[in-house]
Amino acid sequence: MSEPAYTRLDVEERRRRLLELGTDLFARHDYDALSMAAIAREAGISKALLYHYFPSKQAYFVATLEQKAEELAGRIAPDPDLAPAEQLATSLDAFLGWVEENGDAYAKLVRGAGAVPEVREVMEEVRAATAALIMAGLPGPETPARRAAVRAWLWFMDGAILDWLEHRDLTREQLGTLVLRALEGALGEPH
Amino acid sequence: MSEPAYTRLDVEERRRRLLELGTDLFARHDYDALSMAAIAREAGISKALLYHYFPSKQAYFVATLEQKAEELAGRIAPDPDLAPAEQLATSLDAFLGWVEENGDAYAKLVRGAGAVPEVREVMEEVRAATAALIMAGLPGPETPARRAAVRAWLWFMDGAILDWLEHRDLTREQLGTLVLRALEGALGEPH
DNA sequence: CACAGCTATCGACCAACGGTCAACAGTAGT
DNA sequence: ACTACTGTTGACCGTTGGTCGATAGCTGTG
Repeated sequence: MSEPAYTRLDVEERRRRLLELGTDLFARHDYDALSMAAIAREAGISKALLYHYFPSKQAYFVATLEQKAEELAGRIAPDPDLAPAEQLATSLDAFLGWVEENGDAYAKLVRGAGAVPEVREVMEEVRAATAALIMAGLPGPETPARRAAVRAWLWFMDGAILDWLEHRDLTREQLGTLVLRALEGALGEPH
Repeated sequence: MSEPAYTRLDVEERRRRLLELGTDLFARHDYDALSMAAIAREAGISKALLYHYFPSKQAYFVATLEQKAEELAGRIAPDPDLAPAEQLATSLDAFLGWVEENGDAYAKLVRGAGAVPEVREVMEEVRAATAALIMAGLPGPETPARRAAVRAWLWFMDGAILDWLEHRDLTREQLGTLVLRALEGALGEPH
């Protein structure tokens, strides 16, 4: 006659739901402003259960990020049949398309990265991997100046994206042209 | 016969000491990893006194930053007698010199900016002001593309500086050349 | 249909944090 | 020696991330 005190769910299903909810919540609120108690409340479960599925708040956040990161990686994977310059242009456009869909979350991430050390590590790994990819498509050896140029250019991209999301007064093509010109400038020989 | 329970200090002297200590501690530890209790312990005072001088942890952190920001502003103020291009080169070099001295703290700031909203505001104000300064020295009107280029370039600078501090295999001149070339590329006409 | 075992789930608890407050204790002026 | 001012403190609060033993919902078996 009395309703069950809680609904029992399959482990994978519960985990899937929690990840989905986390992705949504972390995109809308700041990491610090979102308490584990609030997340649990939103999920309709106890805080203890949340900790049963994820060992810490950081780990939970990182797990939601990794999900998105995999999706992103799949979409911007370069086509090996293309010439390096074409690969870069294509992947860049795919990346900007992804940013258009996940802009809020990405902006929050770029702006508030360092708060969680573990997150910073993930981002730096992604940056390093991307830098290596670009480096590989470049003619000539990797000099300190070129390494610095590529790495700094990734920051340029983030800055450009933030400005883009804020003002939205450039087309995706214009933005792509802008960042590519910056890369050429950074890599170009002194004149 | 018994020693005094505490040493009474002049207000300005106490405040000065706390700011100095804060600058040092925040440069060495992450914001989140540094508790107000620990700071008070380090200062040899009670936590309550710390809160008597600064209304919140954020405000305390911002106060230590503003001190450094003023010092920095004084050192990179452009010489109005110079041509815009020379102004930029000179201020840039002065900035890089300052970074060489305060590298650790600056890197921590750039990497972990978003943790404290109030700090992010300060940084965005500084960025906006710097962008306006550069814009003013540029010939021609401010278009959306140019605004985005300058703002993104400031991120490029931060990225380049992080790489520089990490590897230290570029001279200050090489780094200056690199970032200036990137700016030219970002601002240049399509070709 | 009972019942036993597995485990998903919960309520209650803890230490540490940022922050507050009324009361105390140094110090200077008389 | 007393008073008044104020720099300073210990004790306290609500909230947070995180932990733990106990509970209650399923599922397979007799």
